[in-house]
Amino acid sequence: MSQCKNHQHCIDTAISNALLACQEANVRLTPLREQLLKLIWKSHQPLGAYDLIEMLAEVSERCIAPPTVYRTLNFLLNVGLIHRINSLNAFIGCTDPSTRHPSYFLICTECQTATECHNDSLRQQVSHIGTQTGFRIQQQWLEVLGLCQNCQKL
Amino acid sequence: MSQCKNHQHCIDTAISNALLACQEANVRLTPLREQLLKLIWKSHQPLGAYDLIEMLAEVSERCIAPPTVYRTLNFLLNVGLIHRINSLNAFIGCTDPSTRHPSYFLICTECQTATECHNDSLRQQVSHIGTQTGFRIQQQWLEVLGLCQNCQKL
DNA sequence: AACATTTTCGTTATAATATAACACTATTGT
DNA sequence: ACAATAGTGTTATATTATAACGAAAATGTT
Repeated sequence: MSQCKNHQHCIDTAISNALLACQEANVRLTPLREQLLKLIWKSHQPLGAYDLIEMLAEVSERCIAPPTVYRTLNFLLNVGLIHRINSLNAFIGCTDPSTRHPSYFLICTECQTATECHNDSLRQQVSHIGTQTGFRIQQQWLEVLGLCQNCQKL
Repeated sequence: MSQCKNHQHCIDTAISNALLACQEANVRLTPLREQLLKLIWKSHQPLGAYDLIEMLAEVSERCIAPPTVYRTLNFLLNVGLIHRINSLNAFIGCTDPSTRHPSYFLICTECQTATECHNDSLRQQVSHIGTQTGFRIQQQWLEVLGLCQNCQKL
């Protein structure tokens, strides 16, 4: 995101949130999981699993194979610490892991910034559709592609 | 879909819509494209590209390689005759190719039925978010996973 | 009709994404 | 100290998708 140049702050907040969430869920934030989450927040953009594998290799000198990374990503997904952006096959940090919520993103095709969208009216609207049609919602993603305000000017 | 057992009707409507749409867009509905669209409507469920390759092989005795199928799928996507369901890496026929619209689906995890959702309030809500945040929307997907009315009873 | 242009399709090879299966290690609970 | 569980490492492979290039078909022009 354009505002937060100092990603260290993002990382710190994310880890602190993660510690809480893991305690809450009674699961462990192991070194590997923490490291992956840090990398995800350091870039602060949607990252593919193989991007993360490369980044892990650079940081930790050890080569971590796909299954390990996917396992860890799935862990972070399950705890709600990250979201998956299906249209990009990519992963990004969740800005509010304290509450379970659907994954709504505005994704800029120019600068790749993905902004999470916490919008209650939208959530209610979708929920309403579920009620109307008798559909029991388990999971949902909204992915909106386009140009962010900044990139429209260029 | 549970209602339409006679998929022949779905197929006929789809092809008739497709002919119109292609005329409108001044592009060609070649035999291959038509055949693929028919297969998509015959199953009437989300299908992976490789499912379609298998189905083509059964129907036409000739083996059609991935690039050809992906090209054809991309053609159908561009004309708006099918949608892509990102969370499933799958493709499904569009129920209303006459107007360009976002791709909203309710997808049953039990029976795999994907119901396209033409909901103006939802569309407006998303559009509103775009306006509010100065985001120029180019494309959007909503994918809602859960249990359809029928499968909840089982 | 003959030709050039464009579009569509075929083909080989390969890239990118993801998982199965099994062994080993670390942690936790008793 | 031991058994049980959770987490990680490793090899191999499955699944999804595209690059690059050439052949064939359709279209437009003289």
